[in-house]
Amino acid sequence: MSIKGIFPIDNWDFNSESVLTDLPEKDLQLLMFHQSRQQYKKGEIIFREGAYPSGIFLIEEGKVKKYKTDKHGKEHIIYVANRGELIGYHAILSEDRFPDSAAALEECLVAFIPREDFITAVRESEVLSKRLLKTLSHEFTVLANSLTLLAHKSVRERLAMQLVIIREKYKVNFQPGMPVEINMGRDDLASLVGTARENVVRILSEFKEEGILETRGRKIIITDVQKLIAIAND
Amino acid sequence: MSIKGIFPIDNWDFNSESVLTDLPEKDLQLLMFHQSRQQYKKGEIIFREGAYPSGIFLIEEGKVKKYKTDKHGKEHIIYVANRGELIGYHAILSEDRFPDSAAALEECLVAFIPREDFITAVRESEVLSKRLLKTLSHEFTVLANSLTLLAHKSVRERLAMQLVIIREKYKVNFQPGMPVEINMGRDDLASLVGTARENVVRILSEFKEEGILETRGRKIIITDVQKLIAIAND
DNA sequence: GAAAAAAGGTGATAAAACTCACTTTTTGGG
DNA sequence: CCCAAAAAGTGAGTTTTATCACCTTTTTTC
Repeated sequence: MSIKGIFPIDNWDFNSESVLTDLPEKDLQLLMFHQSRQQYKKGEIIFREGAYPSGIFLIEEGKVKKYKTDKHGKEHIIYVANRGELIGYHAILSEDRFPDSAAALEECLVAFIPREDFITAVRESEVLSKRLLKTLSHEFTVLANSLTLLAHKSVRERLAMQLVIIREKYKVNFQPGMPVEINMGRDDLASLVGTARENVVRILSEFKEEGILETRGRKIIITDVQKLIAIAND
Repeated sequence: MSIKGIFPIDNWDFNSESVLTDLPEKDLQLLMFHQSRQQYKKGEIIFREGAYPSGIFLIEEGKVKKYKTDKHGKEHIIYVANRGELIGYHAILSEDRFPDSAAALEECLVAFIPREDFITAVRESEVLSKRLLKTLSHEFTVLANSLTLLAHKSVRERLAMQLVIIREKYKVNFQPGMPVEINMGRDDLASLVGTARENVVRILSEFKEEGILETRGRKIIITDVQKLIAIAND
């Protein structure tokens, strides 16, 4: 049974770096032995920053935001994880508590893998541990990039960039050829970009003026990705 | 990297050990087999962003900045690595090019370990690969923290925080009891905080007014760490 | 140890971003 | 299908941050 077989949906998009892609059958079974599925409604919290991890989570359907909340309750989204991605494993590997929280951005189906099974799988499977090393290093790079982005780009440029990135993630929900709709609250978009909602809304209007995108209610349809990329790159 | 997860700066643990601490003798020998030492003068580049990695580096003496340079030549420091730390291994593990550059912040002694030796050591040594997984997860957490910091804190707060962090790193250069001198150019400090030199200088003067620190030329001596921590935490 | 170069420091001004108070539109449950 | 609640969107005023042009001090080099 391939990885595609054990999941509810068949047309998996694995161009993203899923840790589990092509994992040997026996390793996968080790990992999924005591797995249990759970449904999360939009906004529901999957795990909380600072909690001790009892296992890891595999997103089988939907999108999840990873975020941190500061003292004033303001939340900052670090990353949007998509279908096929594994989350919560940093805490287990670093033998520490969750560094961030995770919540469903939309209706989600998530598999829970107990701590012990994950640890066993990492110990037993050379492929998995090598894959994890690679993924972690890669994630690190991506995060380091965001860091410089935040530090040196204007809000306008950052929003442009995040729109491009987010659009890729929403592609998964649509047939090829169909226009991709980004369906994300302005507040979430703002905390992803690292600014206030008002700024996001304003710049979104500017982009609309400039013929870069259209909005249909909360939904955003990007019509000129190239222009956005140009803005993002200065 | 050396900072323990969760937010408030006063429970961060700065003295985490190197990846190599207590590594079994045979693993260490595997790693250090073809090692070669080199001296770097202040400002000299150890490796460049975008280059293909031919090995990794162990800092035996001195401090190294890891940074990225944007299109306009502006540089942003991601991390300051200290004596005992291993750098440049992300690129090898992610099988990609260097995501950032590294340069000596002061006179440095650095050991170069060839790519093949590192790969062999990771494959052969379970301790090393486990240690790397842990370190990487931890580094990820630290970086995620910086990200939220940049996103939600003012320049003043960010500078306060970085001063506290940097001070810890300069401790290794001084005897216990002796006042710790931060000996870092204002430009470097600015690109660590993510702002312009002028702002750093100005806020530094404010801090001096408020009795938080003293300057002796370029050197900064912090006299009231607690106050800085208070500012950093809002 | 003097001259040159590099780094540190200051003030004024412009631009970007944030905040608050408010209106309009969208959404989802009864 | 309607209504209340939530989310989106707008405008004005304030604060923060960036930039420029310049001077002063420190460091380096010969």
